[in-house]
Amino acid sequence: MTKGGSGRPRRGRRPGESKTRSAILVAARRLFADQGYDGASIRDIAAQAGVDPALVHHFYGNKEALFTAAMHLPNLPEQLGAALASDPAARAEGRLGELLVRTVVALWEDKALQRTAIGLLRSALTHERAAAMLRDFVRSAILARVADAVEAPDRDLRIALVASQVVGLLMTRYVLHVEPLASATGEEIAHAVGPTLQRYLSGQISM
Amino acid sequence: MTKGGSGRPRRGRRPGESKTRSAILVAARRLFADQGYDGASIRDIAAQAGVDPALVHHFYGNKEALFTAAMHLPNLPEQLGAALASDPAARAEGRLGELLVRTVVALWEDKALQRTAIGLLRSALTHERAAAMLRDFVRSAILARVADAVEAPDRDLRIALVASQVVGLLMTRYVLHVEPLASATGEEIAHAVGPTLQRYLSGQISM
DNA sequence: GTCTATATGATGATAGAC
DNA sequence: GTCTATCATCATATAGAC
Repeated sequence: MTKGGSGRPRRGRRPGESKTRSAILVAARRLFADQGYDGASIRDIAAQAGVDPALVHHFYGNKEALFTAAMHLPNLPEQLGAALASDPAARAEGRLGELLVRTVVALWEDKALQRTAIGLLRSALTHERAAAMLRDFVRSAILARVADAVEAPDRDLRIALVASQVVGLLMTRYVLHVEPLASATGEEIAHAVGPTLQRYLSGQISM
Repeated sequence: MTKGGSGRPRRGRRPGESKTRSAILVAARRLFADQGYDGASIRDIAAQAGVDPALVHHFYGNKEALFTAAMHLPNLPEQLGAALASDPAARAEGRLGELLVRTVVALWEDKALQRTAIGLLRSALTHERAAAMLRDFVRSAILARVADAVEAPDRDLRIALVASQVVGLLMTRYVLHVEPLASATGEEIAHAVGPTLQRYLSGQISM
């Protein structure tokens, strides 16, 4: 007689295994987004996920690893790339800047993405590892996707300028909640800051 | 015979009174700037100032009050206003945006100002009181000084857009150290982002 | 004004029972 | 997989001696 006894066969994933794991990740994303790396305690995260604090350590080892796992965005660069590639004419017609804002604002509607990005932003200012992750994210997501659209001489400066406006927009709109930017529609924002990004990408910026 | 004994008269401030007070403030500015509100401990601040931690409480009561005292910029709005008023022709000639960036970058050379602003930025993301102070600062410093230069309909949106680019610039250049923005000269930055601010102030931004 | 001593509580992490 | 119990460390804050 096999282990388990009565007639019910033991197929599929055993209960409670991956459910708590992902519950912890969701809670971690929310709390890292709300309070930043230092402010979010493992105890709070566990309580939010409805599990024991020791389980968090059991699954992820330590807080750093949990943060890395929670903030990891496996396919965001791909999503951004796909969105940008969806309108190939924009690049030639000088609408790349506007398309870029529109994409950023649209991707932001995804709650998981939003929490991850805010968590990174919030933590980057006080946690060096988070800052490194944010820099890498900006590099891979923005730089790699639009780099071939800008000319070589001041390419890095142009990308950095784009990043400065995008980061500032995310900060003021989604973190500091500066009005009326916070409650503006995506369309309004696209019209307002699109031309800025366009100029940074292909306009006159140096002296 | 008066208290104090020998010939030396007891005039002026007694030693050790305001010296440690201001030493604490300087240390607090530096540590709040480097580590944010939560990361900077009173112990660290006291150690940096070379005084006993209990003295910090004795002088300022609690951490909140110390933060408020350290981050208080009594005359920054005045400085900003004076710098903007120094070139009255700029407003009429459409160079207000460039003058604004130039002023921000120039004021930033003041180390005390720089530390205060970074401290506010770094703390604003995890500390609600710091966020409120930053919003007030942005309001009084930027809004009040250039509000009369922009037309009424979307005045608040225009100011918020200016704030978004300025905050993003400070974040990427001075906190995240994104290159080549971090090592660019003030002149380069003025040329690059000046037109952006000018357009936000007086250009076409809505649909 | 300055410091020692301490109250009080939260944190990340670990060992080990079930 | 789950939880209890606990360690070591850090924090803010206070009381009170000198």
